[in-house]
Amino acid sequence: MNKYADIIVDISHSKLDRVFQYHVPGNLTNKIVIGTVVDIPFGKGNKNLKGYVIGFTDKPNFDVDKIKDITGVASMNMSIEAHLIKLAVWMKERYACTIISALRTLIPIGKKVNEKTQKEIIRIIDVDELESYIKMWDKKNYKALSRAGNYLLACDKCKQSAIIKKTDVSPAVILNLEKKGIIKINSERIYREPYNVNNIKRSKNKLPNMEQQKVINKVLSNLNKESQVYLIHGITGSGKTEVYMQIIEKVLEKGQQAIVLIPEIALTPQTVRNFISRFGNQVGVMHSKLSAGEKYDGWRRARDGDISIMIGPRSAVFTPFKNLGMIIIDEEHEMSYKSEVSPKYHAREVAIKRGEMTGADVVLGSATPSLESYHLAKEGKYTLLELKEKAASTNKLDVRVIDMREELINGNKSIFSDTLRNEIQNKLFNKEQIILFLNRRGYSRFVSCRQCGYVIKCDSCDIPYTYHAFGDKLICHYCGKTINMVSKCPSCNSKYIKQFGIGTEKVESYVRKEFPTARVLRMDLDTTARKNSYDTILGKFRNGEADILIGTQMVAKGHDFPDVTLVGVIAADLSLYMSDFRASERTFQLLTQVTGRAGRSNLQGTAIIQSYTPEHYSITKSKEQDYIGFYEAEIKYRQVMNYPPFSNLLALLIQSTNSKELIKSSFELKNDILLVASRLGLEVIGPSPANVSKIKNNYRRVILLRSNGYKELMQFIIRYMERLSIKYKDISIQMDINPLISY
DNA sequence: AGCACGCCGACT
DNA sequence: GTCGGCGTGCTC
Repeated sequence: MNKYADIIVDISHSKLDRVFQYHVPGNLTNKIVIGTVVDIPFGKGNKNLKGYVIGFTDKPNFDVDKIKDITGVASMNMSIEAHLIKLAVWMKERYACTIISALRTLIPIGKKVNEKTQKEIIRIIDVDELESYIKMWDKKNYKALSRAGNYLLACDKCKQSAIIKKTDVSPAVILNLEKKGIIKINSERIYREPYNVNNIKRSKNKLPNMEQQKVINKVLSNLNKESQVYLIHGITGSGKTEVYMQIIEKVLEKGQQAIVLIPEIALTPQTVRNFISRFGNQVGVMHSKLSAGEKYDGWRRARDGDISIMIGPRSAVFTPFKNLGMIIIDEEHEMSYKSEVSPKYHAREVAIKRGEMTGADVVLGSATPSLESYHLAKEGKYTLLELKEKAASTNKLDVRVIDMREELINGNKSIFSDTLRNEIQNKLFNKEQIILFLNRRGYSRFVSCRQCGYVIKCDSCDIPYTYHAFGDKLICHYCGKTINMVSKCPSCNSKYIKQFGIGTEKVESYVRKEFPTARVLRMDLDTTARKNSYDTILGKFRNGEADILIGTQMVAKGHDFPDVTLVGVIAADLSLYMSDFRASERTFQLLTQVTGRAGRSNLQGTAIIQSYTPEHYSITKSKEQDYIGFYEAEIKYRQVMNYPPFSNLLALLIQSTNSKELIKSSFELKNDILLVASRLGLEVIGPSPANVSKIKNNYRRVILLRSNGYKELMQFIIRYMERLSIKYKDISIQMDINPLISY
């Protein structure tokens, strides 16, 4: 009997994202299983392509005479577990991507192939020459060539896909241009530096305290049974890493493997070091800076059983272990677990799905769990485990909140409250270290009253208005509603109402002015742009080469600074009043994290939070270090406003270089969506200007779709989005399902 | 995505 | 008639 294979062809295009059937020649029947990557002839020219075997059949549903033979098994033996193929199919349904793009995310070699096919167009003749070409084409009425030529006048370099879409020419035109010697088609590949694992001393298990032991026992009691999801809510310093390691030790003893996800290697070198020192060469490290080849090596070592633990960022969730027993996601609330490129998957969702498929358990850990996870834990979908005690005996952190409105009344117009200024002076005198934190990232500027703290918000969205200097307007970035800027506070009539906007750079200049003898370092996107500058700054600070470290949220992450005894939050309100319904959650997480940096010393640690709205629950609850209290308040808000986890959102980011066209099209698009939205029970919000309404001459607007069910949202995408993006091909439309960032 | 086929306007 | 641009349709 003849055997045929269902194959997904390695071309990322929605038209080709379906099964093609090939004949399995007799000599290959034993070598090909589900998950094998094979070479196949494809198309008229029988082009040699890679294909992924996803199933078999005896009776193909295609004309048998037209079915071709599989050429052979792909040279780099990259077959994957069958369940990973199923995971790719699931990702297609969950994230509305092509199966092949999901498979490419799963298999490192796909990335290489992807880069190769990503063709770059470079104009190789000068402008004058091209202009004379265009003149000739216009005379001959060669419209497509002329359009492409004019596009190339403006930019001498672009992606092939971009020029085809923007100028609406066919690929034949591009080839023609190359034949004429006007352009060169390049495939750009970037190689990165390998990760350097230092010589790390081996360490042994620490004796867990009672609380840790309880958590460990609970997780271990269910090993090898049906997949479970645990949420460990453990305060900073409660020793979550030790718990993870002891769980994994038992998983390995059973002959199974484990995946450990961390937000970003660069931000958590300590965790990586801990794992390597405990498990030595059983650990593989994935890293975004690894080259395609190095990633492939790590991936293959996992598949071949050379390593048993993979530690890495979100993509490590796909590590092809044969007998996966455990997936751990540390700092599960972190945004970096969501991919910002298609497929825009969330590693937590993928991990739980993969657990379901393989029987592996999933452990989520955080001091400040995401609302989504804690909500599911409360509903009993996850098992909630708590670590409330500090593992090491450090002093209790003293958190103080300063009401900056009172400072103003008392005549202090500086960015430092008297309390913070005095504490800085104290610590400088005692030669202890200080971190000053200001989360000035993004462009959001809210308008608030310095007298009473009132923040002007949109009444239908409960989102603070964003100040737009152009026209002196206030615009709601959720629904697009626009009002005039006010000159007096609507609440207390004070004239001290204005937009808020200071950055770390400004803080640095104030610090240098007020504390001229202090040695200051600043760490933010501007000062860490250069390679290694991040490590350099951190190293200097840890070595005591500076007294004060000023920084954005990158100073807040899990660094251990044993000599820091004071953390000052310059303006807690900055992250609180961003145009994002998750602003309160972010603020609470950030404040908890950054104030925690003062709690690593043997000396008494102090954190000072300056705020114009100190009564806000994000701030009061983080002062009390009361996550549950925060959760209770925030979940009520989400329910009342019908935001996630009570609803699902689809963000449509629409972009164009022509702002008038963009506005017109975005309203037309909204009307088109409205025609079908009600049938699926979708609510349409916007269009409104994006948070950053213009990037690199691209104007950006956003339409939000809200649905109670996830299915309806997916149905909308599957049924209508392709048609809509064809109709609106002049503007770019990007989708993000349940986005974590606000566009 | 990428290839070939074939239509159709332009030009020898 | 022929040349060549350019849209269209198909890929197991």
